[in-house]
Amino acid sequence: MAKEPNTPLYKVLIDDLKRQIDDGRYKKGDLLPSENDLCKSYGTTRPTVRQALGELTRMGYIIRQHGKGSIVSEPKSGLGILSLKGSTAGVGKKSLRTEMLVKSKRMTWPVDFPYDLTEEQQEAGCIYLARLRYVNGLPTLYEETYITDIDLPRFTMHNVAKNSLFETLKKYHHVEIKEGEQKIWAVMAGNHIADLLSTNAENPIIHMKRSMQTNKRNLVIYSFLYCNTADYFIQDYF
Amino acid sequence: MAKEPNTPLYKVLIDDLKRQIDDGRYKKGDLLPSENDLCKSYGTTRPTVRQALGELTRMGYIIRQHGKGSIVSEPKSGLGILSLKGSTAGVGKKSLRTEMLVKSKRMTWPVDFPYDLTEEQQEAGCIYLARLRYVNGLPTLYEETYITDIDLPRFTMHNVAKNSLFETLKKYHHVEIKEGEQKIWAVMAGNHIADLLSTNAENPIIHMKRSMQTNKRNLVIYSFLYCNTADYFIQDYF
DNA sequence: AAATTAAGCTTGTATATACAAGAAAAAATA
DNA sequence: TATTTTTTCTTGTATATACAAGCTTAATTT
Repeated sequence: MAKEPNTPLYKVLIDDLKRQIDDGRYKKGDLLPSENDLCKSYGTTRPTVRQALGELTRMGYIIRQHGKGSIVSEPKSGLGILSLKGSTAGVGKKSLRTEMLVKSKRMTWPVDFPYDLTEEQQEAGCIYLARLRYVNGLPTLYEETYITDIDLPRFTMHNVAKNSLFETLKKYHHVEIKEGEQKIWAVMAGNHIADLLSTNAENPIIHMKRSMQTNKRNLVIYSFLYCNTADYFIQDYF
Repeated sequence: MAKEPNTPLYKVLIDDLKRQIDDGRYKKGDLLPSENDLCKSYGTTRPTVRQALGELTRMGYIIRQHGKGSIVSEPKSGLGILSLKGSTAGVGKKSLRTEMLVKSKRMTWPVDFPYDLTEEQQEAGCIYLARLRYVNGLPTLYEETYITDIDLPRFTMHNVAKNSLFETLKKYHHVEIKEGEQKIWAVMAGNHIADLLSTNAENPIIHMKRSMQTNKRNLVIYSFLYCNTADYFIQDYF
């Protein structure tokens, strides 16, 4: 597991606790160790521990209760794509298969790109990939992604299909999502999307446009997705 | 403006800065006063100021840049209902009109209510209201809300239509949203919803089910909404 | 035995401080 | 003048500490 050399302690704590929750070491309803206990374990002080617990709260991993402790919350179901950092913790993780329709390739930005691009972004070009996600064998989510081609050597080599895109970016390129914006519509599938998602053109489909800032300037990620919510739904915690 | 007597300083800061941004005192791209300046103005220290700025960042009001400052970010457009705390800052705020279809009334929970209720909630009953929101004259969003009827004396008296529901709850009942969950589908409007939103039954519509925990135990808010995204869309910052 | 009180845990808020690191402006150099 | 270096201002991370307030359990009292 390649790690940035000087990872802040509070981020180490976030990753550690998150992994233990994901792995089932802590289950729903369990109490995490108290803040003071965590201080001792990690040799730090409460403000640092609290910074980590605060972020885990925002991510929906725990709920904190004054006078009681940090309670591990509902394991995420649904597709979970609305929530930050693309933790595809949805539907049990095993029942989710991702197929790469367009392997990541370098190219120039499309002329009709719906977001404003800085000069630096224009010059850098982008990496494009298209994926189709199956939930329990049903093609449910089609996603096109554009990533500014800055500081991403040998990116196309890595297999983004297996791991989450965001995990790949974090692990191998130290790129992390900082903030973003998403727009949502309900649309009719149309012929192309209906074909991809094995449904009919008149079916209602969730359409989203997302842009995400990262810790690297000008490295912005855009994704356009179509989701068939006939059998599943999109879920999100805040 | 009724205020809880001992509002934490960092929340005062949040409200102050938020108001100044909403009022246009700080515009998009402007720099907020530096953390040290804010410390002096409010007679406090950086950790407290940073707690406030951190929450404003999460709310999408500012973007913080290492070495530069806190930049006031894009004013929210779209309907903004996906984001927490129902700040209906969407579409300019003036172009949004809310019509009360069912004035808030006390009742027992529906028998087919889709969420699990605790015994305390069952006993308490609920307050029900239904609203229709117009954006620039077009009926765009239909929302049904159920609130656990605990500690809300004279709630039905207040006019929830004008102010946001969440503002009313905060101002008069000291109820604040802590966390929540939302599920999203694309559905066909159907006759009933199509009638309310002045569209046809075959049109694709966003359907959401949301549950929100508050700072008061057992006081949970549920809302079910239908949104026509033909002319507008739902937006969300993270 | 039952109700009340107190003690001891927890998280919430806050102060005071220190150094690191990014960004921009000012000063020094070529 | 143009470039480089330095300085200064900014936010990021972290330690150490203090008291308030919510929750649970144990001790005390009735």
